[in-house]
Amino acid sequence: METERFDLQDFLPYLLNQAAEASSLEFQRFYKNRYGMLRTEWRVLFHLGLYGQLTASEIGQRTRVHKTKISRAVHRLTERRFVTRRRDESDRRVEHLALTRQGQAAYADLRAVAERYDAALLDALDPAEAELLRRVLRKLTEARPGGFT
Amino acid sequence: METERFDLQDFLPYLLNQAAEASSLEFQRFYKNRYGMLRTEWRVLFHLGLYGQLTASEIGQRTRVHKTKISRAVHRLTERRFVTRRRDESDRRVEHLALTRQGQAAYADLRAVAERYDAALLDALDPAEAELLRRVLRKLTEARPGGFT
DNA sequence: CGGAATCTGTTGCATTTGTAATAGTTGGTT
DNA sequence: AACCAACTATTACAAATGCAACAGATTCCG
Repeated sequence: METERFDLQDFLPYLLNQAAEASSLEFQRFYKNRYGMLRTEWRVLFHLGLYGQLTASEIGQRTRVHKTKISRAVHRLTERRFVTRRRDESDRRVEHLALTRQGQAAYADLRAVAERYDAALLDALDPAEAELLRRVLRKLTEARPGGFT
Repeated sequence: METERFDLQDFLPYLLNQAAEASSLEFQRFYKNRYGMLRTEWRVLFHLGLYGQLTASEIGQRTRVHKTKISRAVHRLTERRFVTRRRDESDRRVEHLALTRQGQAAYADLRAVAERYDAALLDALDPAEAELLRRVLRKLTEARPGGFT
């Protein structure tokens, strides 16, 4: 059926997706089971935990996640008292988001899990590989290949 | 807000997801715009194109995609005459799937795009990096880290 | 044989997502 | 001031997905 040398197993977007899904799956169980969170909610939680007060659109820029997904994630997180919203008085379109005490507790808990999980993943790699991997992944995240048609 | 050294930008599942999404996005436009396909449909098409006749569950195993997603993707692909189904006579639970002439044409077209797209992505990397990246991604796809709790 | 367990694949229903339209706010221009 | 383009965030509706239940076919074993 196949005459030439193309292989799906070498196609970078496919490989990346497979690795991403595999490596997300087990970690997902934690935020899902312990806190009933979805992926975007987990990301919002972590962004607020790491960077402190942010607006929805700032989170959207950093994560490259669509604003409607952010909006719904924030809605659910406030509903469950993980996040508070505070309207900006000088620009009333904007809301500043921050973690509640409960949100900080969930963040601390999940962050500890994330650190252990990351360490477990990296166990399969040697340190030089790991560093190169991170560098290359960042490069690919930035890169917008053009003119290949 | 942050006292320790954890960074989301170093967390492997996050990095992998960002890179995977970024690198899939532009390629997605092709199978979506030209053939109205979804991601799973594209994957099924490529598996059949590359490996010839397969059953739904074989595709599920190779892609690690859930059987209901495969089932619906196959349904749509047959509806649009990209794929044919043939019941196995010795085990009537099984259906053998294969590309129609039209399916093969779509496959050939998209495969050419994939090759060029892959090459464009790899342009950002040097060959040694690329080879290591593929190797590491395969390793991470296999690895099921346990006992990190 | 006969019944239970297992396998392939599909369907129904609730949940999640994508897309486009919308409300409300601000800043710029005349 | 009055308009209008740009911006933040939400909502509505259709589409896609996850999960559990299901139908049909086969195998296992008493």
